[in-house]
Amino acid sequence: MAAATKEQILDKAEELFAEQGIDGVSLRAITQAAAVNLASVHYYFGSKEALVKAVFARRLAAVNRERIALLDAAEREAGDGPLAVESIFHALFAPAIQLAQDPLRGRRFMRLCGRFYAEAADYLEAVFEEEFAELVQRLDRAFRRAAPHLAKKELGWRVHFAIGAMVHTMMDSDRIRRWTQGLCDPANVEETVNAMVRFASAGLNAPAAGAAANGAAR
Amino acid sequence: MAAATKEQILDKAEELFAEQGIDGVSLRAITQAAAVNLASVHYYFGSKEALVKAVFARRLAAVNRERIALLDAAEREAGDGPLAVESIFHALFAPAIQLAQDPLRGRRFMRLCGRFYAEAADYLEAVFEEEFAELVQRLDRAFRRAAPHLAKKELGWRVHFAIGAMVHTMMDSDRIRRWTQGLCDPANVEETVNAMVRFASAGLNAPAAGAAANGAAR
DNA sequence: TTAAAATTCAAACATACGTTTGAATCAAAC
DNA sequence: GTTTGATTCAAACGTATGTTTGAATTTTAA
Repeated sequence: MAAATKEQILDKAEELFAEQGIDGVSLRAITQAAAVNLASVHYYFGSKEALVKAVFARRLAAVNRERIALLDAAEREAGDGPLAVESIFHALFAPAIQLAQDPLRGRRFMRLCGRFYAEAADYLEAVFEEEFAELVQRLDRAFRRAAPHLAKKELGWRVHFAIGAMVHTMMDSDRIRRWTQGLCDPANVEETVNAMVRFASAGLNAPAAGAAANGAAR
Repeated sequence: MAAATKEQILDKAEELFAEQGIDGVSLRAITQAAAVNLASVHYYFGSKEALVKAVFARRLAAVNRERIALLDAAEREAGDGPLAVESIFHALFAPAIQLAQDPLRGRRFMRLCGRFYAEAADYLEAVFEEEFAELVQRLDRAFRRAAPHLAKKELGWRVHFAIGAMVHTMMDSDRIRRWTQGLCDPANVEETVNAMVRFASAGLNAPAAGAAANGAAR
């Protein structure tokens, strides 16, 4: 059985990319950690770039499929009644954060996703755009239904901010734990997702511009 | 006048780091763009690592000084009365986002900050921690005063999410513009900061756990 | 003007990288 | 058992990187 080599490369690449970033990891480091020959990467993938794409696609496609499934379920459940923004955010956040339950592979992948999002080389941008196209459309439709009172612009900003909260949490499981002396721990998935859903939902439903007191200088 | 070389290196390094990431930019690319000799980097800074730190420190220190000044002003203005969370978030967000008003250097630096935060090599982590130490303390104190009803854990999460919204906006000025067909544009600083402050404040004041309806599947 | 210090320069060094190669090894089929 | 194809392997290739060097040049000061 030889396909094991391919999987071992993917596993170790994912692990090392998450720890040290894409540029920070050499093929030699990957193949050594995976206990396979250096040339195997090119034998199975063709190039480092292709390996990066493969690592990325292997997991993200699954996450986005799950997100859309949760969205389907939420919309079905809502029927003709109102669609709660909480359920949309839950569909968006939970599959990504949920991977953290596996204490090794999960947390690793959270960091990896964040890194992909942040480093996003040009050659990844296309894959990224394609991989998210459907989800973006679905989210747009769902939010417009759940919050029809929001102006398009206001909605755009707030969804963007909510995604920022999510990405930041995915990337940075250590800092929040350190800053709160262990009180807030992304390893606790349910608590994390619930806190995020509450935060994002409240943010999405914030009063419109000019309605709140602004006590800041300037 | 020779110190001009040093500044040119810092300027071009900042520009290129923002565009292509730290690892993606070679000293040759920097020195060529700055029209100085390759060895100048080591003459003035000693190493690439030291150059990165210098680029980082040059601007971030100023931003955090301004943040703390805004915080001082807000607390002075509040006197013995209540301190609005809006003013705290404004102090946190505005100096970082405000740089975007300069259409060239500013946006560049926003991306750069995000990249530093995301790529954060080990050797940067220490600088980062030190550069933010005072601000973190000040924010902690201010938020505890402005939102005394919030449990420590809840507060920790929500401030973390708000920072995520900010970092995400700093890093990613293109995607939000593309996704909203130009409707939301981080180049419009005042609108961006106001939207962020509204979002984060509403998120911070979200109802506590268990109070909101959760209509999601699972 | 001259001596000394600071700065610039072209060239080279050592190393690490992604990639390629061609032979060696293994698995399965006839 | 032999042959065929897939897989592994050690070794090398070419290139790009950060760094160093030592001489040339410019600036500074007496």
